[in-house]
Amino acid sequence: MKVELKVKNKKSKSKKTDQNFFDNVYSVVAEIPFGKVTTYGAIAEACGIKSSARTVGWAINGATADGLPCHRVVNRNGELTGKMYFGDPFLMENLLREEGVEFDEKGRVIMKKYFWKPEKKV
DNA sequence: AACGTGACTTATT
DNA sequence: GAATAAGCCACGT
Repeated sequence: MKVELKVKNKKSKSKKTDQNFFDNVYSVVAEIPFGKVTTYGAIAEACGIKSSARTVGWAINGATADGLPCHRVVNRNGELTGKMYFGDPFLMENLLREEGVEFDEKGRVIMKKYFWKPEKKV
């Protein structure tokens, strides 16, 4: 059995872009619990596009001003790769610290302790 | 339509 | 563990 499942959901005449994709990302990010973090890959997987963590980051970038807790999204190493997109390079780290998230000596989030895996939406 | 870019990830050296 | 390469999807030019 093969899973070429590439469902594009053409139901809605999304002529410009797959709004569906953005919607999924937003939903997942919005559900990250207080004091927890997740990764781009995990979000991508929850949205059904496991192989496109990059696109997730790009999608979130457009949502920084959308009230999303995007500071809780880090890369697989727990590094705050997108901190420079918050305006202040320290804002992301500060927000996480205020939520109780701890960092190691290298400035990375202690993933084994604060990683939260989103539930699959697809 | 083609090419380059990117808040990523995995495998290889 | 650092540096490279390749794969990945969507967007802008």
